[in-house]
Amino acid sequence: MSITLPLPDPFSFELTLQFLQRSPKELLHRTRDDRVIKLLPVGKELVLFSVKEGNNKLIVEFLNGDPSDPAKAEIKDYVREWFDLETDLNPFYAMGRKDELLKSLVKKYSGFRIIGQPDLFESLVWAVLGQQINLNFAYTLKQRFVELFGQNIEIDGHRYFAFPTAEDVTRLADDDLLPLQFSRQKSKYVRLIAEAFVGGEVSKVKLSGMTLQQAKEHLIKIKGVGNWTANYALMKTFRYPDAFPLEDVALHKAIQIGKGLKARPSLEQVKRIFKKYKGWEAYATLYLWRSL
DNA sequence: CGCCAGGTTAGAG
DNA sequence: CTCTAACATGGC
Repeated sequence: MSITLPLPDPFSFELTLQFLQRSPKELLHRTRDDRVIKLLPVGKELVLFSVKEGNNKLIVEFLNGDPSDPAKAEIKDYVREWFDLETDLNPFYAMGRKDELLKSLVKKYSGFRIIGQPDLFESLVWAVLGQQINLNFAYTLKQRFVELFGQNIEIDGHRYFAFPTAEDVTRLADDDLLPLQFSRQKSKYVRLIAEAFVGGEVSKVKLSGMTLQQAKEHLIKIKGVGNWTANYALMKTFRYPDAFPLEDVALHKAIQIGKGLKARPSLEQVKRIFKKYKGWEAYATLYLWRSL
């Protein structure tokens, strides 16, 4: 009833759990003691599993019965992607130790990996929810959205939620979303993304294998997905090492504080700084975000 | 009250 | 091509 995954070095499960706990409004997983619990639809199965660390491995335990072998394999892949177990961080640290802005961060957050969003639809919708509003309010919107439209099961007095499917979201209208305090814009964008998935214009399979530039151009065809959103999703779902949201306000703030600038850096300044991080832009962004 | 939040679009110049 | 208003609401 459990499977294990070998851990790369360095890997910090503690920093991972901290990150997963950053909002009490998060319904897509629950952290308890030293583990994280998540519900994931796999084919027709709804699998509830927990992940903890032990013996230099990640231990995945199944909590609602024994899933089929294909489902188990898929969960294993999901966890590997979720916690970015394949990346060798050592070159990033070697580079970061020599960089004024990153020096203290790579030391402080050693073993912290990009917590991915293996589900592309979830990643895009989440990015749209986060557009132009504070993160806390974005979590409120997501909480309401998942609570109302996501599949869920109750086990031992706890309810676990999965992210709503694209198909379900295409059936929604302004009347469903505006009461959750979505703006008309967000309501429309979320539905357009869902339609792009259901219509087959966009899918994870379709984008995998594309170059970063190709994938970005493909995503930006969806109305509501701009440069920032596309880069965010490509970073969190596909882990292009050089995908990062150049225009991101939080990133600018982190650079301003880190470098002690009087004002936010210009886009040109950010570009110049990130030139030094070539091949590790996504990780540099993650660590700068974390510094806030 | 004013200003800013992990932006994007449409429209004007 | 670049610049701007509109979008809507929470938090300080």
